[in-house]
Amino acid sequence: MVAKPGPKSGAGRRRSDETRRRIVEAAVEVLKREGFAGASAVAVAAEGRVSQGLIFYHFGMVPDLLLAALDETSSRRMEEYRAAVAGIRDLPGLLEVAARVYREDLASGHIKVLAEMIAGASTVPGLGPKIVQRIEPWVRFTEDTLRAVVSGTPLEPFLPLHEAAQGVVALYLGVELLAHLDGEQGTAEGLFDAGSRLMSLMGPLLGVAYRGGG
Amino acid sequence: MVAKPGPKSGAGRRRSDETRRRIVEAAVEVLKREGFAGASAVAVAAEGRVSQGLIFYHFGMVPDLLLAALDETSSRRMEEYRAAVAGIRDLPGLLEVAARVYREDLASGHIKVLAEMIAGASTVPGLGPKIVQRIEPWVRFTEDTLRAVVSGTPLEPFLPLHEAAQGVVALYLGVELLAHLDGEQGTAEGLFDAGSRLMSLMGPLLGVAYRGGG
DNA sequence: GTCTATACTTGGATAGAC
DNA sequence: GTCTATCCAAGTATAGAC
Repeated sequence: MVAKPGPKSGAGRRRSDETRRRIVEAAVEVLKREGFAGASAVAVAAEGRVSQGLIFYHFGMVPDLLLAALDETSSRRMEEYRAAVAGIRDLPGLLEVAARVYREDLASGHIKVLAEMIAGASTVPGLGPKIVQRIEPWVRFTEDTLRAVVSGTPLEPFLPLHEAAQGVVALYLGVELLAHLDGEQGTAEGLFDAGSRLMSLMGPLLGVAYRGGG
Repeated sequence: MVAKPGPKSGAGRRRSDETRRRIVEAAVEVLKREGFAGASAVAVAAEGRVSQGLIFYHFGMVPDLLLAALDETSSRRMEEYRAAVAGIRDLPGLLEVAARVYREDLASGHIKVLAEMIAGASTVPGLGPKIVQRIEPWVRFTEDTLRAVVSGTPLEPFLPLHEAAQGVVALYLGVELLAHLDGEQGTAEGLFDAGSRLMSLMGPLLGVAYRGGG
């Protein structure tokens, strides 16, 4: 927010905020559709039907706009995720929810935006750490969710939660990346299927660890 | 090879091949150092100390050069991987080797090249499927390796090998992507550590499944 | 705050000399 | 086969009018 220009109050402020919002929204759309490299000031301005100069007036430079776009989808998806896992207490249930939310992500394009930003980070000096900052909440969220799920099971004392969470996030990103390569989403579906089957097999092996595992 | 120009024999052919090799080598270097977006014809030509026009003479367009570069690292790394897992027959051993080879990958930059190409695929129409083609051998390799490791264990009839292999490859890519974001490689190390610990825990749980698990 | 116009830069790709 | 010179397109960023 440091460099954000604009009047501090009045009708101009409202107008400015609305424009800003439109630009961010347009940036999200373009990021999903055309990827990082396609998200130029020109393209975003066209998508949002605003003049190209406004982008630099409001955001200074394109990468900062794209970060704002990432923040926007991120916070929207985080809410969905929190709601989705709220009632979950066992691992098979979590996997089921994960598969469902993953499908929504594919549709909403949020992971695509994140993956594109990560990809683009290698081209813009200094962007990497800013992306890391924005991934950390997801690792924490995953860690909390895993903690809730394994607490009370024999697994609890042994599972390194933080590392497991990092692994899950990395896997999610990797799957998304691969899934978008040839446009088919069959790969991800297959992975979730396989995961579910493994879960129902390992539940018993772990000594009826999962409360919902029947 | 269809569009490859050049004389079919003689001294000119040798000269041409050498130039071609230099360009590919330079492309690999630039891909590792600057990423996909930084791998322009200009940058590669400078790195290889050849004229920029030669790149188009030999490869037609930049993406085709970059694919050749990917093929080059890929085949080099595949040999290393095959040698590394040749003697492995149990899961903990495999994980140990995986950690070691991953470190070499980080140093050699091969996964970085792959990750960059995947990232870049979203910007170049039609590139995606060509990358998929080049990932398939890695999934097959992983699948074969996993098969060798679980055969004879109680896990064998239940583990969906193909999906597991896809998951491993996706995880590898995701970890690489995240690791390169802020330059630290501590994350990956932590993951391998955690994996090893989990393995030594689960070996007994699975009924002394692993021959080397003591 | 927003728009139009424009300066400047980079990179893909080709032409023609050697 | 290789080099130099050049054209053209796309994109960032700024200036100045409204």
